[in-house]
Amino acid sequence: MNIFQVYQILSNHFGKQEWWPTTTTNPKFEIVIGAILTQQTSWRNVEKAIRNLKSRGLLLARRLSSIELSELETLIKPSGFYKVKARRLKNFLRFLFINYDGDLEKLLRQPTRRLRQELLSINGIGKETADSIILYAAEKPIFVVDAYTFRMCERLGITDSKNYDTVQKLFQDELPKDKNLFKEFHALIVELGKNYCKKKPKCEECPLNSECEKRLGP
DNA sequence: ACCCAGGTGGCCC
DNA sequence: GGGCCACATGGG
Repeated sequence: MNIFQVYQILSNHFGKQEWWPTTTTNPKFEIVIGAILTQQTSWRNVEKAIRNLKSRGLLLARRLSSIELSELETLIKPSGFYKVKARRLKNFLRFLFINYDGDLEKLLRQPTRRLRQELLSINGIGKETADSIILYAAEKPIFVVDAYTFRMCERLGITDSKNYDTVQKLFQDELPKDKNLFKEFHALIVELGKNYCKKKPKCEECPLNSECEKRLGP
């Protein structure tokens, strides 16, 4: 099964996704915050947390870094894991102010290699979160791998590997290095995962059904 | 009463 | 490198 064909099928089925969804005039910062808050959490819950921050004008690095950890915990509570995530947000902000004078654009302008390395040095930002920030906020072509990507690859018979770098390289080697393609494809895989390629799969209605090697579910 | 969600780090081997 | 665990709210 050719990877680009998978993209075409998903794209035809689900249409344009227009990720990353943002609601404010400060989308890059909102993407970073959302990327951390959405770790292992439904976007619906993240939206509530972001609304809480937005309503207090806290979707700005300077403002968010100035509030107490305990207050931040309360505001992001709906997104779950709120104590660890509050620390993770603070870790990011501390890094941003110490190294880039609080200037997110400046951080995002760094070369991809360095940007990724620096993001990964922050406790609470792993590979998927770092790559989401690089792709959707810095808008540089890097492929984001998530749990749905592993599952889809396994079921399509593309690879059984659960190694992030291995799967990321596979996609980047097979696809044109196009940030807009990478943005859409990742969003489409999430949509596929939420609707069909779930833990309890709904293969009967899945757009990839005829291409799938492991049709497990109804 | 379960199961799941746009992961990560710590600890262990 | 991989396996297991804690972290937590809210929806199906």
